[in-house]
Amino acid sequence: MLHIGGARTALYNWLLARGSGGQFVLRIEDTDRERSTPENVEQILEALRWLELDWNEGPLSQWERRDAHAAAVQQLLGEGRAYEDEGAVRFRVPEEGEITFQDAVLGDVTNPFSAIKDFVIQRSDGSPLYNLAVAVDDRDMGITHVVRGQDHVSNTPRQLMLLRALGANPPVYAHIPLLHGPDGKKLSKRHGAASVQEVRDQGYLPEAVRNYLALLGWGYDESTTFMTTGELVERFTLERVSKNPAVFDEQKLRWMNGHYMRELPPEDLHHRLEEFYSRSIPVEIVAISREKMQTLADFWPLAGALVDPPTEFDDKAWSQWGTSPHLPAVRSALADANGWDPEEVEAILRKLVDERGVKPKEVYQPIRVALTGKTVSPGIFESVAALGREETLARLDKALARAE
RNA sequence: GCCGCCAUCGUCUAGGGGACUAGGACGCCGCCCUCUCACGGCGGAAACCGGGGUUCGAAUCCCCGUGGCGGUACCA
Repeated sequence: MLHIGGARTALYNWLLARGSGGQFVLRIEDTDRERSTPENVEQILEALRWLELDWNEGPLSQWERRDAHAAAVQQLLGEGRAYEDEGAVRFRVPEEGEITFQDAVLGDVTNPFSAIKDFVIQRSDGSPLYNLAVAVDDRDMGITHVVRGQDHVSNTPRQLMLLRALGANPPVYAHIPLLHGPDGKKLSKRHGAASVQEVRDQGYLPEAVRNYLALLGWGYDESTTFMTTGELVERFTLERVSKNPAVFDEQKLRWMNGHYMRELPPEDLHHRLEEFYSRSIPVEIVAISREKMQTLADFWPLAGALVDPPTEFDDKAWSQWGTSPHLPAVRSALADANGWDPEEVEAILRKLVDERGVKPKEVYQPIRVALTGKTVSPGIFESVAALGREETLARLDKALARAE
């Protein structure tokens, strides 16, 4: 599971690394012993792959670099920078003074030493703690930039002290704002789309998610909203990252996703829908649904009845339109059609509307209900054309029979 | 409690002393388009947390307050 906030952090890291032309070396900060099992890391990498963020997998810090961490602790112990305390090892923090670091988004952050206790860097069982592990890893892996959530700001002085004690050049730190739920509190599962996996299953496009995530806590100028990944890479800078926490707004993501769906070449959209539903879908039906969807998951409720015949009729829809007196005339007019394309169908139906002197809706809605069982579908001319003459007439007959 | 960070429409944000009667976007409301649902077009309501300073002039700088968040672990 890759939390949406984590995905945004990963995206910022990625944009920065790409934008630097390979000069920056970054690391996904996730040394959680529970989550950092190989399986869980694979899940995270899979989520990143879906977002199309290629990532060079490195070693799993606390699982695979124990020797390096232990050696660093020994070094600090030997130099008197750390001491043993009931089996655990603590780093010695000065009594007086303060420590300042420059943050690429927050500016200077200063902490008095008096607020930092001597902290444990190695447990009594010999395992390293987070602050020690990342400091050693940053040094050994030549990390140049650490971009992470603001929940890490107060860890930074500790890591900085460690880094200095270990004789390493500290990286550039950038703490990006946290994501909050709609209630203003920390984002949690109950707030809806919380993980990349869920967002994917809800039918969002990776390019839309990327674009949206980039804009949560960062903006390019006063009006640009849609940006390709290339533009994002080119334009992204830490200086423009906001200091304020953001709220994940699914409605805006939906809107943005709809835009990306409509931008997609029809064949591409068709392919993604078939992939999403794991089944084949007629390309014509996808084509006529394009303007009406915001997510891939919107397709079936909208046009599924055109793909597979409806098994039942919506009660309200049927009672309002199902027994329309115009239906028999529609049936025979269509049966006499010379051709079968949207234009031809439209001509026939418009003529019928004209002859009967009724509102277009009086004729079109009954057809829609007869064909799909519902009052919502793609355009009626396009739907009829896509269904084909035989299927259309068969469905009309079925509805006609039912009406008796 | 202590330490730190933050504070512009409901939401994401633009703004870095005069261009601000505060701009854009989502959402919302109205109108247009219209065969449903949408798309699209046009218009509208909607914000600088409060109080002191500094300055000819503050959303922008400083201080205080308030509020939110984070940390204060042999969690990450």
